[in-house]
Amino acid sequence: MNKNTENSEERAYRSIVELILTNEYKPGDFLLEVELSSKLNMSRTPVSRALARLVTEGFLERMKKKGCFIPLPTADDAKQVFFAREAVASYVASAAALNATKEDIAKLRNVVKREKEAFLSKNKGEEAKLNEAFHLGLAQLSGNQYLQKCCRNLFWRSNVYIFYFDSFYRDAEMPQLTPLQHNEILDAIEAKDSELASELMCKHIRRTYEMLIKMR
Amino acid sequence: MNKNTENSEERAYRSIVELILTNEYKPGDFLLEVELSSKLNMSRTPVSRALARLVTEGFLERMKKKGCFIPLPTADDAKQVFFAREAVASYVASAAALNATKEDIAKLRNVVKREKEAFLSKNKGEEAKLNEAFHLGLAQLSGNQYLQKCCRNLFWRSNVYIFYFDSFYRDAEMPQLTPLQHNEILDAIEAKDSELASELMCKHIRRTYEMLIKMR
DNA sequence: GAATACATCTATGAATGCATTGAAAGGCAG
DNA sequence: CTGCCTTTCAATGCATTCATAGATGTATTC
Repeated sequence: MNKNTENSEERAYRSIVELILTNEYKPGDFLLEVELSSKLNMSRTPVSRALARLVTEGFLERMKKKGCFIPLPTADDAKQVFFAREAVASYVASAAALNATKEDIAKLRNVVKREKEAFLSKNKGEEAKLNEAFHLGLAQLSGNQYLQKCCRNLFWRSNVYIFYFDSFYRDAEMPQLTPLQHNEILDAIEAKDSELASELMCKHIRRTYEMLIKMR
Repeated sequence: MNKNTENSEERAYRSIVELILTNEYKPGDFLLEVELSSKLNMSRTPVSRALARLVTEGFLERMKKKGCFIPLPTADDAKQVFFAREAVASYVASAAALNATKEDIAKLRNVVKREKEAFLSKNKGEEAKLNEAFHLGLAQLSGNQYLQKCCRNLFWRSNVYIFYFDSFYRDAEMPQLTPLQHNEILDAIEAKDSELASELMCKHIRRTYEMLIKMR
């Protein structure tokens, strides 16, 4: 039944994340084990384990006998998510400034370049992927697996908001600012100015947050 | 067989954490599903799920077909853990300074007072519990569930080191300093000085780390 | 007409058996 | 004696089955 070497739980996990990030399931929707297992052509077990993982990562919530669901965005939760992201990502940026090699930076420059292109061609799926690549790439450069893990969880969690406000987001000034800010952060990292990198990252995330709450 | 209300996975989870924090299993030891399930009088399923959770939380590591094990302390890993803790806990402290009520502070003062007593009576188990109560209590006061979760995971992970160096730790100057530093942090929080609270927390964690590496 | 007790339905929780797989030991050939 | 190959075993992965909890609807009684 399975076709490759990757185990079922991992495939279930990726598939579910994909289903959420592509907005096939929306905030408030229940992700039922039986439904997903038939959709993904596997038994309940790996699906159930993948869901459990997503819950402990804070990406989904669980109600006792109702199932797992994508949390409904609330003002307070958004504040918490973005505040936490600020905390972690600013440290990540500062650590990255100390560790990054020229090749690392070149790779991320390329990501940012493709972000600009994706923006111009209005390919928002690509844009989202590249944004993720930038932030998680930076997390990797921090050389700290714990910060990296936190960063990834918080990033995904915050993505719920990005998608929720997607219709607004499109027309806002943010998408064009994003690659510019990303490049500024890379400048600071290239100059090994960890203070500045940290500060710019903080501001970058705060701006995203402030844009979101203006839209409510 | 079960005593109800709390599900088996949760009991398995707590039991395993307890087994690790009480040093019944040591770094490098494998935690096997069958072994644990017979020890805890339950089937493999809840044990397996609890182990998976501990792995995603970074508390345990997993080798392909060997099992989950308590990661061996390394200098690099210790650095990562404590650096990440600094990042998160300093933000937590600063947030707590903004949110804490008089009752919250009074509760934590009491924890610190009992820490001093535990130190004087050389009750190191109690000391560890109270230290946890202080740090996780503060995390709760941050009002940020995401920071709280990160904080808890990192705290537990760092505890592996505290226990690993326990024999040294005992004779070091740290244990007597801990309650004093905790009180200083509470002073800053009481004064609603979030900058200072953040800085003191940062230093507090860094001092613990520096003491540990000196002992290697 | 309202409230309560009970049945039923749905979704997860848990246990068990079989499949898979990686590692290590032991045998065989060079 | 050594290196490779095969066999075996121990440990998890996955599926199936059975159990159970919570929610909802319904009927009966006051």
